Amino acid sequence: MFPYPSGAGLHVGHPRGYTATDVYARYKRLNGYNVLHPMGWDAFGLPAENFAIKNKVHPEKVVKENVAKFKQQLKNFDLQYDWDKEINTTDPNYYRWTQFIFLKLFERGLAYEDESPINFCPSCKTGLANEEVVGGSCERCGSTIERKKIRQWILKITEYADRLLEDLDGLDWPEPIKEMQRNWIGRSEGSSIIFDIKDIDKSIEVYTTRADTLFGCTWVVLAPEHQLIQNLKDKIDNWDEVEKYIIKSQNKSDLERTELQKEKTGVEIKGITAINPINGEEIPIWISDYVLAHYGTGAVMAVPAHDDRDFQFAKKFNIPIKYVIEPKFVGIDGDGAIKPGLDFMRRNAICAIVRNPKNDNYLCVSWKKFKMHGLITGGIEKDEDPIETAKREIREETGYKNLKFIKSEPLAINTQFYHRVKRENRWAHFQFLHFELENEEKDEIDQKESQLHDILWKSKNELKDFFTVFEGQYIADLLQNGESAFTGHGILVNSAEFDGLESEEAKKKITEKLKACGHGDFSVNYKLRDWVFSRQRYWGEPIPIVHCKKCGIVPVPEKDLPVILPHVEKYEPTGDGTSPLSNEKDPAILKWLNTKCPKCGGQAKRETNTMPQWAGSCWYYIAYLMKDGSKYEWNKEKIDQWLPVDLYVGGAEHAVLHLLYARFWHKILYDEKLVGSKEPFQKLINVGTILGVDGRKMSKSFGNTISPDSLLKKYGSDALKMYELYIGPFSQMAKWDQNGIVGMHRFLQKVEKISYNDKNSDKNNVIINKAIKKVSNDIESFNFNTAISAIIETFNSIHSNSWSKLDVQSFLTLLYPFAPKTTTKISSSLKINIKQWPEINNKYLQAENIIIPVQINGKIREQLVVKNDITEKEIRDLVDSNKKIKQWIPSGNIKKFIFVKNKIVSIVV
RNA sequence: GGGCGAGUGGCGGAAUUGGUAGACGCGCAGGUCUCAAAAACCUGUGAUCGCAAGAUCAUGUGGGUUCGAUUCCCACCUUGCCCACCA
Repeated sequence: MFPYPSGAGLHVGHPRGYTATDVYARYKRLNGYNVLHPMGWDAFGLPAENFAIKNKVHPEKVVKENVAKFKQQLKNFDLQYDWDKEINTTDPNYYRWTQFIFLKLFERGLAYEDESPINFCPSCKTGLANEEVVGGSCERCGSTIERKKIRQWILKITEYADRLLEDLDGLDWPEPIKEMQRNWIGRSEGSSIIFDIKDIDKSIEVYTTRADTLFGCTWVVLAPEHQLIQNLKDKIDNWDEVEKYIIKSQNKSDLERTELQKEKTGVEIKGITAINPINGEEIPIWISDYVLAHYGTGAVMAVPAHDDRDFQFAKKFNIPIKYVIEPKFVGIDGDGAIKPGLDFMRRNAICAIVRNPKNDNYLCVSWKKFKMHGLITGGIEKDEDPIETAKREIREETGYKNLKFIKSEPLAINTQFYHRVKRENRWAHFQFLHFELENEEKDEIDQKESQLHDILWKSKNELKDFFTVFEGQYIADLLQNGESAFTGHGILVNSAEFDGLESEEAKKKITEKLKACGHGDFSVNYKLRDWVFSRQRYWGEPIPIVHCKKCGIVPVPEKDLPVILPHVEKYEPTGDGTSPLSNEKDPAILKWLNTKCPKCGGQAKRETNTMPQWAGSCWYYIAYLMKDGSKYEWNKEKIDQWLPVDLYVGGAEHAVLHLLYARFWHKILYDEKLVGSKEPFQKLINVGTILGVDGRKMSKSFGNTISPDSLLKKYGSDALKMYELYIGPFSQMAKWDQNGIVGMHRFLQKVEKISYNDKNSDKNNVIINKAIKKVSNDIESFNFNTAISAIIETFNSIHSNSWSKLDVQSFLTLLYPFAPKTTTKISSSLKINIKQWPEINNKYLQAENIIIPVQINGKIREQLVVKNDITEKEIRDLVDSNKKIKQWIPSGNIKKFIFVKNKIVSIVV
């Protein structure tokens, strides 16, 4: 990922990723590949502009200086870049094509103007995309985001949601990044349900993923922004109250609306009621700002028993709670009968909980026919002793007989439950009897008769549903006295003909029924929102659009590109939602602003908003392939020859910003047949951030940045680069520790003194060939830290002996990608060529003699030096005659003799 | 609250599909060189006991599976990252 050239210059965290791709590129080149390893500058956007405003230097100049500084620093690292392909997003020759791609989006109807409330940063004075808002604050400056209605250009990224989601599967990316994109796109499958409004020819459409809970819906909530409220203004009895609430919530920032998570607010709309389409029940309509206008339909059905937010709302406003889902509680009673749900429980029921103290697991039985498992339950007659009954039933079902009674827990005395078959509320007297298994001795049981096929031990966690009932008591109790709703899936109750169905099935059946009567359908929703693409700032690509009084919005013809950003003296943001480029008092702007309509030739004005920082980086990987001298040319054949990018290295923080945007643009280019690939970056590897010595992210504001300049001077680029990679696993964060570089420096100094005199030795050949294999594999898999330690290890073991010329050549080649400067210097003085990556000679990969450890009862007692591929018989003889081993086998009796070829001998006595 | 990951010496971290835990580097200790120091080089370095050979204990805690577990299973503790009223 190309850098944003900031004024502070590089700190030691930056070169880690650059070094990694440099090592990889050099390695691949030595292996005969044609590698493009380019570098460029992402230079439009807020940081440069804010710096410019603060220091009163034009951003153009700022960028020029910063780029020069960055470039010099990178050159000091001796990175092998293809500098002739260097790009800069602020170069008009470059952004001509950024604008060109925007026109393609516009032609396809994927870019549109809109004026709706968007995220606005009061400090940066510009609108922002959803992706740029982190926890209600501006990603750049941390200011609290406001909602503001501004004229905006929007890109329809949602139209590509499904493709962006599906194509993730084929990418060789870190799974967490893919998962983050999936979550961000946030596809959810559910149902839309239409609630008619009583006596009025209007309806409310809600979106839900839990159609199975529809019978538990006791009111409907609209977002304050919902259109229907305005439309039904004169039917609403308490309009004043409603209007007041709408205004109040409009003034709340997103942060305020989300921060007050616990206290729900809302107003009941009096005068109108909704009708639940599944049962015709009349229910009230509320407005509340916990419902988001921009997700789903801006309205939800409230099911307090099975949704935490609705539950809190109901508690606050005393709305009745009706439960329709019960945990899937399967009990197996003494008759061998299995019944889902809670309704099987009798007036006097017992549930036996048998704990195995050895492993803290609980006894269950499974029922083959229904693929269910459960604790043992049963009914008791009036004069029966519950403990004895339970013991008897456990024994009959499982055979276990040695049970210690621990306690009886009448947790659910007179708990109400709904009897599904009889359709009535009932009271049951439950007793949970806790036993512990004293020993695992068993009686034989008749499998056929009991009809059980398996006895299981499950952990408490696996039996969560059961323990919900035991510990939180009944669901009815849970809802009445508890803190939260039951949001899990389960079995339907109180739901007419759908009673007894499982949640998933019920969702389907209920939606199908609604569909049949025109009150609902299956529906898909996304969290992803369209991309707010315009910025009310100066330092960005002008959007190539002209506003004509006669023709309206007219795109600038391709031949007139680029629309060059005018050089102006005053570029401070206005803060009122307009761009600094609309300031007609500046003659330079005025000259640029007024133009002719490309369509009718009449007077027209240019679009004054600019593109966001992400625009230039959305296609820059293509620009490297287009660059020829100072020009760019779209040569599809050449582009397709190289794309997709084989290896892309950068930080994980771009997971939902750059990496999503670039994929979106690439797909448009694919649809335009401008590129032949569906995805821009085939393989992605994340570079772990280098933290400051204080453990925080290196940043100018923390004052913990460390400049590489003095380290380069003291230790040289090779030592510093090697240390950057040696500090830890490449994708893992690492704390900077200055002292570590010394080790690399010492090593390289030792290498510099290398000399050869001897002939080849087999011993060295074995060492070298092992190293070639290890280092090759490690570079391919980006395990640079272990590659370097293998190189050091190789050096140490040969250096204590003697080097041959071939040894030195192979060794220097292995080291070359990491330390090009040092190895080049040595190789030229020793007259050795580093031209090609050494080939592995398999002959040397297997040593003649190997060391086999001998374990006795799991402990290593002896090590035998034996020839490779020794047979079990041969080694058995060696073991039998070994005195030391004999000492550990006083009885002379070997119970078990295990031999894993070329690995280990394990003896049990 | 949801999703994903991580816990190994004084420190950063190594350990193919379960098979000699602690590679490699830093640091530390002792030594060489030096009038001295720095740098450099050599040796040692998980803990406990022992003169030693060696033994015992050790990969967050507690269990389990196995001849054998850092690795697999279960529970718990600690910690990191991402998302978060998405219905």
